[in-house]
Amino acid sequence: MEKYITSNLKTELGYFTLKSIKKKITYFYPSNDKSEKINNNHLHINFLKTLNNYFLKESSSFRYQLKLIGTEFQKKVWQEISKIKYGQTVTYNDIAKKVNSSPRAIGNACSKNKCLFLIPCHRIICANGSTGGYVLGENIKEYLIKLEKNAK
DNA sequence: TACAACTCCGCTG
DNA sequence: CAGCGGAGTTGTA
Repeated sequence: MEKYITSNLKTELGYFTLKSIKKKITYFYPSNDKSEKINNNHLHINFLKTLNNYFLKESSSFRYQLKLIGTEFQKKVWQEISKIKYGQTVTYNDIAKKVNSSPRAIGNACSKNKCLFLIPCHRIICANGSTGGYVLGENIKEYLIKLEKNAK
């Protein structure tokens, strides 16, 4: 049985659980646990540092190996999303065209993304310019987009 | 089958 | 032309 390493991190946006297995991050999602528990693990410590830098606009991307858990379709979509550069936004429709699917299905796959920030699904917006939905709420999504746009 | 983090199209004013 | 409503679409539980 493979062993997962878990931490509970305090961030700008609340507490998040980080899970990794064999140096690969597999999960990063909001947590109900309001206590900070950082696993004494190089990857986790490093990740937290990168995360803080991200909010301070001093880091533009997360370069970590991910272990994606999901259907083939979801992985395909997530990989496509990962290509979106820092500060860029793309529409659901754009992604849909790339994987020969429909925007509705893309939104579906995005909402199941459990690696927030690592897979930048906050950079995907509606074709009409509105933000669309987000796990943490539209306001957070907008916040992130602005954060990236204002960074230099 | 019903639902979802979408989009397009046609209708009203 | 803006705003609104509804149908079409594709993948999942």
